[in-house]
Amino acid sequence: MRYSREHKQDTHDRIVRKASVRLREKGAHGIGVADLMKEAGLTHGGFYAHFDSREALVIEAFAYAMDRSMEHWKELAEGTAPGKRLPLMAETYLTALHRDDPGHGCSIPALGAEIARESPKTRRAFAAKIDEMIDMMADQITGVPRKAARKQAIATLATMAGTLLLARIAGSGELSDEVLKAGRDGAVESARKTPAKRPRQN
Amino acid sequence: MRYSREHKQDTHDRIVRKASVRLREKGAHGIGVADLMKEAGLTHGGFYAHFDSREALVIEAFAYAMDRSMEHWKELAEGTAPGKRLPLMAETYLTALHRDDPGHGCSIPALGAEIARESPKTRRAFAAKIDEMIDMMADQITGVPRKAARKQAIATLATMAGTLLLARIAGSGELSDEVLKAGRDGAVESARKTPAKRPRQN
DNA sequence: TGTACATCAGTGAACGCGCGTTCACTGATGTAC
DNA sequence: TGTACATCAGTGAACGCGCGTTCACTGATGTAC
Repeated sequence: MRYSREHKQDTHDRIVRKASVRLREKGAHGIGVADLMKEAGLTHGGFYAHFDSREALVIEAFAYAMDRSMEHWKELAEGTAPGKRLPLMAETYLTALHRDDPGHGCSIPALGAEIARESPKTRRAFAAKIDEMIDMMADQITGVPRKAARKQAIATLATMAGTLLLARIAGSGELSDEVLKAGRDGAVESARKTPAKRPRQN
Repeated sequence: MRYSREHKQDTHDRIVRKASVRLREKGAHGIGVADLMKEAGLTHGGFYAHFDSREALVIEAFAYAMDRSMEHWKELAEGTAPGKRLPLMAETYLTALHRDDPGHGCSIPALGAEIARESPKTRRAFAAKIDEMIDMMADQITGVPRKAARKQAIATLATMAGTLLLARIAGSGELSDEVLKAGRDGAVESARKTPAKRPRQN
């Protein structure tokens, strides 16, 4: 072999890592194969030694980003009392920093809509990671049946992703800050909700 | 003039109407000028008699879609008691029908992420419509200071848009239905929330 | 240990294609007389 | 009322460009002897 045993894997990983940032920044169709390879310090011709197609990289890069997010959140949860984990997640998620740096942030508001329109294979890969993320969040909710924990996790995640999406559309001015703040309070509230508290009628 | 006085405006409107559907279905970059013109029964060459650029059509089509949504919601609100307006909006928004027909649905989950990455001009046009929509929703909340009404409107809208986004990523199976249901309950709850109810600490 | 060979990650030119945009032209209709 | 002309919405070929993908080639390094 031309290069040492792990060289190819290293290169592969570097492409995925760099691509995961740029794709979140520019969208699933917002940057080409040549530019993604340049990010990794390579030329475009070598791309197909690592991936079957551009779409295959998008799937890998997206999965990588979701795994990093979940890892990050698990660490955050470990150092926090069970009842405060979900609210803390919502608070650290809904910051101006996260809003203004999509490249290192959550893939759901950045790539969700585009991926939902991709091939079934791509969409399903995304869906599986969403399911994992819901599970991971539900794991942080104690003393509730699984079904109810997932329900609360979903509602909180939806508010988080929706708020970030709205805040990014709004830019980074007054309106955006208003959105971010309102969404954060809403998400924290949803995250704090004691389960089985609400009767169906009021 | 070759055609009757209102002919050009009619054609222009038809292009915008058809484009607003296809763009929501396929994404802001998912369909070309030639196909959009074909939708309106025309050939691509005539496009620039109506629009300065493709981007100009995207802006118009998006604004049109948002206006139709707001019109629809205002009508819905008129026939409903003030306290039930926002919850009803959330319920009619978060249906399998809406999830499975993005072409005739809300532009925020369908186009938001892409538009947030467009030129400042396009993003600002989108942001202005979001602001209008927040105002429209806040108008339905009575007996609360304006600021608080907008806050509740934003939190509810974020949950609505975020849920639809997640549900579309999830497809249309079991996971998607679970997401839709959890998000709907969360959004309705957020919409029902009596203002100034939550202390900052609990 | 040293040498010849095989491997294959990476290069860069080239491909086919679709896209946004331009432009010379057409021909139905409104308008001037 | 009838006729000649001007207008301009719409047509379709052509443009330049960027993209995903292919492919013949390179050359550094691992391996066989």
